[in-house]
Parts: sequence; C-alpha cells; structure tokens
Amino acid sequence: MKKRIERYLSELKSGGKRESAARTVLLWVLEANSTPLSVPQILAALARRGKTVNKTTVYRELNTLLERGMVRELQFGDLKKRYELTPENHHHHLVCTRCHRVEDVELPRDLDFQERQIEKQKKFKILNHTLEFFGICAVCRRTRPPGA
Amino acid sequence: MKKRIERYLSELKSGGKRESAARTVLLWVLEANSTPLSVPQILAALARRGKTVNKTTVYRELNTLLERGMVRELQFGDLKKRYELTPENHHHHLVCTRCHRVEDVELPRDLDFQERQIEKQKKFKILNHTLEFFGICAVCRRTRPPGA
DNA sequence: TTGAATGCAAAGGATTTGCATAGAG
DNA sequence: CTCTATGCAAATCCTTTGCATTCAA
Repeated sequence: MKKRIERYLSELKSGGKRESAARTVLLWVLEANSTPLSVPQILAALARRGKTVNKTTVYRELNTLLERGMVRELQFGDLKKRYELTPENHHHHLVCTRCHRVEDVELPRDLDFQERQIEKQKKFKILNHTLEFFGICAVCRRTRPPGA
Repeated sequence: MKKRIERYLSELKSGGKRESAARTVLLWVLEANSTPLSVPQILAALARRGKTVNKTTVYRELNTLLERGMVRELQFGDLKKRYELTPENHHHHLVCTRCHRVEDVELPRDLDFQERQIEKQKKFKILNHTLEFFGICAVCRRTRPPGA
C-alpha cells in the first residue's frame, strides 16, 4: 500500500475516523489517477474495479478528506467539481478544450510575487489560488491545428 | 444608453438577432454590476428592477452573448457559473471566502511570460486562462482577523 | 408575414439530506 | 456495545429541452 494512503488513513484514525473499505478504495482511486476526477468519474472508476460505493458515500467521504486538506477541489468550467489528492508540488492545469484531457504544469516561481503585491495593495489576505489554462493540447494540435 | 450596450445590440442585429426587451435589460444588469453574476443573481437583480424575465430566457441569452464573446463565463468554486461583460482590461478576481464578495485585480504583467514558457515546453496552445485568488477581504479582516 | 424570442412545464445532472441499517473498534 | 459509516430514496439546486405562443422587423 502506498505510503501516502497509509499516512492519511492513520491520520484519520487518530481523528476518530475508521478504516473502512469505501474510504480505502476511494483513496486508491484518487492516488491511481493523476488528473482531478469528478464524482461521476470516481464512481465509474470504482465500478471498473468491481467496487460498488454509493455516490452519497463518495460525496461525504470527499468532504471528510477536504476538511483535512487531504484532497483539493477544482472546477474546469463545467458544472462538476473535481477532486485530486492534494499535490505535494503546487501546480496548475492545462485543460484541452477539444479532448478534455488535463495535464499538470508547474510555474517556475508560481505567483508568490503577485500574491504579495495584491496583499499589500488590496489588503486582501490570500489563502489560496486556482489557475487553469485552457487551450489545445499537443495531441489535438497534431490531429487538427488550432486554427482549423 | 451606454455605448457598449448599443454596440453589442447593433452587432447582434447585424447577425440577424433582434433588439428585445429581455436582451436589453439583461445587458443593462450585466453592465451595472462590476462583479460576475450567477443566473440566480441575475434573476434577482431583474426582479429588483421590476423586470420579469424567465430563467430559460436568461440562460439562452447568456449563451448567445457567450458565443459572440460579449460575456465571459467564470466559476468561483461553487456549482454556479458566473457571467460578466467581457472586460476590456484583462483581469482576475479576489473571492472572499467569508462574505463572498468579489473584487477585480489586474496583474502588472499578467501571465504572458508564463504562457509563452508553457507553450514552448508543453506544445500546448493556450487560448485562455482563469485565475482566482481566494482569501479574506479587507472588510472581513477588520471584523475578524483571518486567524481568528 | 415570418423567423426570432419568450414562457412554462418537465426533464437532466450534480449534490445534499433524512433516516434506518450495517460495521469497525 | 457504541458510534461511525453506508445505502437508499427523496429533495435541492442549477441548467437544459420541448413545445406552443408572442413579438420585432
């Protein structure tokens, strides 16, 4: 079992939570997928593994993990929310508007400088940011160039 | 009547669209609000002005405007989509997670440099990006500091 | 007159809630 | 045994669709 899942499970246990099958398999699915998943996608992934977990359970569990900062919630322009294990490396996403593939990117110095500027000028305490780039991925460009 | 609304209406007309009451008042509401509005918010704003427009009409109209790039669609972490007249100045948003107020920010050199880097390294053609900062606004900080 | 615009009711899709039961510790 | 976890059905909320009617040009 992956280190991170073990760590999360034991951290949850010390918070009075239990090590249930649903919780464990959900963590596995999230760990196995590098890109953020919507709940429908998670349910499909679970089904593919032959595991049945009720969607209510999935939503509840994601909230539990969210509260503890173990997963992160994102939106890519459609109505669904997407979830991923909180990345160790802060990164952003390239969302292909043609094939909907999602790829990670890390910005060299990220937005620390910009954030400090904003905090100073706007007196706004920044806790977090989300940054998504939309466009055409390398694969789709090969198939049909952007201007086509 | 504001220049921009006139321009949009006549641009729509030359595309076979008509100058209807609903269309006009919707543009007014969007123009009057500096922050992006969700459809429920738009409906409330219309009601406040004594204008009744069916929500289906609002959704349909927003799509018409979206297709023509006259409005821009955003998401701030909840399930609703938000709409604003496409800003002349490219900007981002500060979303207060306490009072949900939304404020605009312009980044000095925005992300042009980062985008060029990404396009080179990832062969990903960037068409657009969305960047939202979440945190505590100045008003809320005065009321109760972030760490309280 | 004619195609665009609108309203209304119903359908859809994601998410949440209430409640009774199952299961981990 | 006790409290957490789960499943199921129903409810909510935002959004979309189908269809009949109204209205701008």
